[in-house]
Amino acid sequence: MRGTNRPSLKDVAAIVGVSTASISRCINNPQKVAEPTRLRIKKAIESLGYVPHFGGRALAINRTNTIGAIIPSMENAVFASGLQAFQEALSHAKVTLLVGSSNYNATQEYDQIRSLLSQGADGLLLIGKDRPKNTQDFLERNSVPHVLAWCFAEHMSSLTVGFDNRKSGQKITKHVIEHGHRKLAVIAGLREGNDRAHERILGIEDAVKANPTVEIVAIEECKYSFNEAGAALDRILAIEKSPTAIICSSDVLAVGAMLRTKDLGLRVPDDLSITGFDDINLARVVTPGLTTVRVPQQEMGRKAAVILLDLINPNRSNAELQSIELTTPIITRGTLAYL
Amino acid sequence: MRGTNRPSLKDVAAIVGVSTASISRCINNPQKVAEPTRLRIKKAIESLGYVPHFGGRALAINRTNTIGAIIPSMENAVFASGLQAFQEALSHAKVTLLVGSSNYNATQEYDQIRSLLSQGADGLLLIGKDRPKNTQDFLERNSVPHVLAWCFAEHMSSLTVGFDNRKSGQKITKHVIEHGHRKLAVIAGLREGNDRAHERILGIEDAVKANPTVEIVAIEECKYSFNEAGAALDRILAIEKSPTAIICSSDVLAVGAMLRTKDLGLRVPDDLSITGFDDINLARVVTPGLTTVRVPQQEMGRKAAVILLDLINPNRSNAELQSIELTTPIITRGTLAYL
DNA sequence: TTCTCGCATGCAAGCGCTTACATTTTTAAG
DNA sequence: CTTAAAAATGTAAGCGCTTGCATGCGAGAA
Repeated sequence: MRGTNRPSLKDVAAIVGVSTASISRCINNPQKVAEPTRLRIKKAIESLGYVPHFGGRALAINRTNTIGAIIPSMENAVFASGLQAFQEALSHAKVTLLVGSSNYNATQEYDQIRSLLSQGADGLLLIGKDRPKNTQDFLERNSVPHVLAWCFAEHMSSLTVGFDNRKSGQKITKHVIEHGHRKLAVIAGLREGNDRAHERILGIEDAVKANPTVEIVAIEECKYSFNEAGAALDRILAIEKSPTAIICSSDVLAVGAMLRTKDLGLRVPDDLSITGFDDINLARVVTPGLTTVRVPQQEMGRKAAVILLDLINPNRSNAELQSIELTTPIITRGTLAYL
Repeated sequence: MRGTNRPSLKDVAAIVGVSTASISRCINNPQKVAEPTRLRIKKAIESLGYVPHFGGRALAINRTNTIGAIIPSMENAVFASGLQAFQEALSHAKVTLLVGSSNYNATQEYDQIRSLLSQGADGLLLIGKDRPKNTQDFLERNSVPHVLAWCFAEHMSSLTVGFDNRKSGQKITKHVIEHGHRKLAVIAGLREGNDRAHERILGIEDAVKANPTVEIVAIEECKYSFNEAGAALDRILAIEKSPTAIICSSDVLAVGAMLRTKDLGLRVPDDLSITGFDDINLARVVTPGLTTVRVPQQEMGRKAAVILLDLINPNRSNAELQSIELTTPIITRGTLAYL
């Protein structure tokens, strides 16, 4: 909206022959304006193609009706679909989504937080719960309304909508162990600054420790790409004690590993079992289908939106908002063999 | 940024003991402020945790440094990755991305356009080139800076960054025909309000018409989901003249069809050839690998950002900006058989 | 020493909108 | 008819920031 001379309230007022206040009221509280005037105003607005100036309004009401989301990357379908659900929910409430991406990097996330906030975001959706002190401080000090998705924690200063990554990691591992596997390997995302990856591994270790006959023969971290995962698989296969199952902390990683096994002439799950995490489309499409953990992507997006909208609602009920814990069912397909 | 009492320029000025003008200058034109003052100001800003108020600034400079993108859906990886690239490019230029999604629906797109613009977007990224007259009019009348991606056209009032969907459709079809196929079927996205789907089919028809021995035995439209594509495949197989190849206007559709063939016990490509369009991760992962058309998703995102940034640059060179045509190579994998 | 010029800073006028309060008009009760 | 209350509209003061112009200062030139 940047024609050289966009119409302003004044212009509309001049045409209709009323004060700017009436126009404003007509836009924000139509019932406060008499029917006939309202009609004339509507017509004038229409004919001028008037659109309220965002800055002016934001300045006056100190609110932008805008919410920011900072996700690691839209490249990964799991976040893209969560974001899509989030956006749709916001859209119904007439609030607009600002997007930033952190590339799994805490500094970038901090920058994006500052940036989105300085763009006027009324609230923020963030992924995961661990962040550096300065980021944390910044959020608190400015009392930024925000919710954390993809994780769950009670008794935290922030609200969360998601699941317990550690428990989920433990659950899938237990599942693998129940299939008779004793030597496990792990391919995970880089743990640094990524609590989800970190906690999932912790969960895996929990399950292993609970069972003395089971051991983890290798943990390989790598970026979220097929090729990196393939390389991680190579490293794992290079060690003496071959695992019978590889637990991956993400479907992308799992599928990358599967692709590599194919190149190597290994059969999944006969020669090697592989499990994923996320349950994105890829998991369903690869052959055999990937046994994985379903992450409630869309549900998180939708629920996070609800909470956030409530949080920034100026006349919000004092109703105590609660963190929400969602479940992560195991989806059984074909990559996990009984030993 | 909505602490009950966020600091304003005035507060900073009070602490430093200079006028608000100097603070403003220090933020926007540091070289216009003497070194020592600048340092003191920086310190004060830091200690207060001051962040410029978005509305105030937007009102004063009549610009938001915000660009909107309206894509059909982030659910489809092809758009998600284009959007990711777009966002990154914008981020480098310190501009923020507003996101809306249209769900392949012209009315929703129009609403989102209005919405993003009223949120102050300085410019817009839109997908595809055909839209209803009212949308078109709206864009022109308000002279909204915008670029259209995922399509290409010269001599249009809008700039485009993308490829010629029709030519690409023709190209893959020619490729299929060269493999000896004579009876083709098509699974496409809903054409209504979707010029990409529409033009791809036109291209397919072009290629077929150029070769009298070839015919299209069926064209099925459906939504972009595996199941819908599977159902479309069923409909195609139900007719008498069985096609030997199915050309799909998107990878999602192609993979959905492949999944269904598997259920049906049909072998791809031995019993049936299938081609896709987009070249998203799915195409590489499915077995056999999907022969498809590569769409330069990220390149479009990046280049669209460059153009758009130029377009909204207040002191922009008069350099005539040009639409950009990108190529769409055919990626040969395993779903297209020689007959 | 005086005069200029340039640099650093301050002053103050908006930018377009909302809203508390004041004023006018309408409505309805007596 | 009056008159009070309610409804409709107007007035004007900001919201926080930017920026053209004015001012004050010190340095170098004459």
